[in-house]
Amino acid sequence: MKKNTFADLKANEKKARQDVIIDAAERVFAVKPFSKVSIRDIAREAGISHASIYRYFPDQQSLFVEAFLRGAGEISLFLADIIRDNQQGAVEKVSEAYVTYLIKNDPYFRMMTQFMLDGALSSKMIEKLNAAERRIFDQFDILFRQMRFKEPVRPLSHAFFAALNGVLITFRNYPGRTKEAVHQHMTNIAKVIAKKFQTKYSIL
Amino acid sequence: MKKNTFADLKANEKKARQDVIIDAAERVFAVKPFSKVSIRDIAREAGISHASIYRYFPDQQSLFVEAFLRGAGEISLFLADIIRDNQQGAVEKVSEAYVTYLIKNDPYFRMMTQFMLDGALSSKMIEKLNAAERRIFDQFDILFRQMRFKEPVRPLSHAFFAALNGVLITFRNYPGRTKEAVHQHMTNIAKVIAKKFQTKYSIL
DNA sequence: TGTACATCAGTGAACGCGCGTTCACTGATGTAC
DNA sequence: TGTACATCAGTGAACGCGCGTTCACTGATGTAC
Repeated sequence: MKKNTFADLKANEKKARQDVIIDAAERVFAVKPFSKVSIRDIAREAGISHASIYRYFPDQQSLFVEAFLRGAGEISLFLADIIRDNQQGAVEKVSEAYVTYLIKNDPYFRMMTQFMLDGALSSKMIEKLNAAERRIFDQFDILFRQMRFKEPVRPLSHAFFAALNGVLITFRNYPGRTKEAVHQHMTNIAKVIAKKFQTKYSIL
Repeated sequence: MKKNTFADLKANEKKARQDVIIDAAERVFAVKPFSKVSIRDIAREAGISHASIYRYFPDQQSLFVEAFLRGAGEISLFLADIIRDNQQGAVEKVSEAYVTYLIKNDPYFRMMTQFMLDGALSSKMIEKLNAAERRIFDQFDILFRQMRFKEPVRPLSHAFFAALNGVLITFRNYPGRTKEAVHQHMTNIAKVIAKKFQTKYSIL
């Protein structure tokens, strides 16, 4: 028993140090575009030697994926909160909250997009990322079920999620606008989409 | 006069050689993820020394942007064709065509997304990319005007374009599915979105 | 209590690589007189 | 027609850099007896 407890303690400490590294990674991702972030950057930010990183993560890709997964978990918690508080099923409010959250947490959004585009991910990593994505879909499912749509809810969640991500990607580099103006435009367009998703099918 | 003509000829030849390089770039982009494509790759594919590239493009970024712009032009021509042939304003058909086109021309889609995400583009490049984007919006504007929506048409085009791009990004790495299954899923979700865009606002 | 050993976090240096870009040069073609 | 010169596409070699990863080592801590 004692042996187990000691081993547990050590494992916890290891976990804590992993978290310190991920914290550092997060700060670096906040400041640099994804493709420019290096192991050396993260090590410097964490105050350790870059060789030490390899005590905690087998390679760069694993570290990046772990860092993202932590953020992805936060996204679905955040969505769960909003959707719980919005019993009346206001798609508009959820879409605005989602867009605003991902603008504020831009590093996570950039990471998510990079992983979506990356053709070189191992299937194990892809599966992990997809599990995180499914947790987000689940939240949107709850939202749409609240609205008592007759149509199946999962495709709606897929479409809604994809559409909002599209907004966040498409209007990132709007030339000659302030950050605030871009944010404003994104929420406007997200609102257009939300309104479309608030109506049930009506055969024209 | 003669002098001018000769100069013109030379300019045309230079343009033709630039095009050969862009052709080569296109082939490389078809095979490698964006971030892995190097000047050396493109030169090899074009059958010239990598130093020669710099006779035709001032730097890597300019070459990449030019390569993309050619493809972006093709996209809006393609859209124009479809929308002209679909006088009855079938959003669904246009959305399916768009998605299918970009799956088939995946390199362009990947380039577009990379440019959207890239934080290090010069404002001159961003302006060029945005001009291309506006030409696509213009086509969607025509589509939505055909449908005689009362609401302003440009925000719809923004939202529709963004939503479809979102679909193309979000479901790229669906684990354990064949290319065909992924394509199928994308068109299904695009259809969900199209249906939403086919209905006018209806206050619930 | 003391000693020999095992474990393991942490490290600086090095490896090997590929990259964007520049440079000095070659050789072909056209121009001036 | 011949000669000196200018232009410029094309090139191989080199520069300088940053990267992911590995290696051999140090030193602290815990364990066994």
